Amino acid sequence: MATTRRDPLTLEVVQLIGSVVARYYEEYDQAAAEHSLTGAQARVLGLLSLEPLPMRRIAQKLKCEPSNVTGIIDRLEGRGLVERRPDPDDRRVKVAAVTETGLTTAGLLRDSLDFAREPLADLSEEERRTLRDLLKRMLGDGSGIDGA
Amino acid sequence: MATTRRDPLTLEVVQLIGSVVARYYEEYDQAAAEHSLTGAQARVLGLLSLEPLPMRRIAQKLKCEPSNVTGIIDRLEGRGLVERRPDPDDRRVKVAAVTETGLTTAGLLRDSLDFAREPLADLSEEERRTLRDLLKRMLGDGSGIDGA
DNA sequence: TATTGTTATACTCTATAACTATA
DNA sequence: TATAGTTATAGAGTATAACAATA
Repeated sequence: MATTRRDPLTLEVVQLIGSVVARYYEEYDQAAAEHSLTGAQARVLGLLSLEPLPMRRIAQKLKCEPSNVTGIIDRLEGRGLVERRPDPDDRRVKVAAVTETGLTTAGLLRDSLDFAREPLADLSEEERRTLRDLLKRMLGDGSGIDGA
Repeated sequence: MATTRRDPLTLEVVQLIGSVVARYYEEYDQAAAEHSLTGAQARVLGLLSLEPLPMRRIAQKLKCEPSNVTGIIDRLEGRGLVERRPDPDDRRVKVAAVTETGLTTAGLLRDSLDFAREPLADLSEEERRTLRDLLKRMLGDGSGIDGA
């Protein structure tokens, strides 16, 4: 394995992935900033635009402590992008959901990101298919990243 | 363009790249934490392990304000991993350089990261070559995204 | 006057621990 | 007793503005 890890080709791919990661983050934060959102706020808004979630679930998705979610939701709520709703089945639970404004903002954000990722358009369909398959293999059997 | 951006295959690739980015960051921060370093500290230590740099240059590499570098270097210096040296040619400049201990830590960190990226070993040499070429095309000539 | 690094300030994200209100 | 969310606290990264030393 060490042999495989250290060969020049592998190192080059690793470096390229590093570049992709750097650019992804840079553009993500820039897109968020254009809507006066931090990266974390944009991520949560994106999550909630798919479905409302209890505070606890948001923390799990973000892989952070639940106490942090309070502040992030506070700030999104303060700007009218998100609201807290009671859970009828368990009065301890608060469900965060995007407002109409929040949904619009999330859509704009997604568009900005799609635009930023446009470089993929330079690849032919077959190349994109190849890239997809290689990335899938690289990520393994999907034992879970975003973990649904 | 919009057609290319919106087709299911492209969206799938975009999502996969998102997963790669998420895993990369997760493992990077974890490797850093194993050496009691934050992500930013690990990044700076890695940079300085290649060559000493003036404070200003570090800020440029990190794409952050120079004032932030002061604190990061303070903390690395406080742990004996980095030291500030005067620049003989310009007495305003302070050059940050890794100590011997810092160099060792940077090496261990690099090894952890290589290990974390081992999934690449599942790909054949030809596949890695293909992946390299596709990533290169995706990243373009570095002139930017907007088709600049 | 311009530049380098720093300090001071404020905000956000982060983890930990203690608290509340439910269950 | 256990769980969901919050609060309190502290540390770190970030940007902005003002400052000292040097150019």
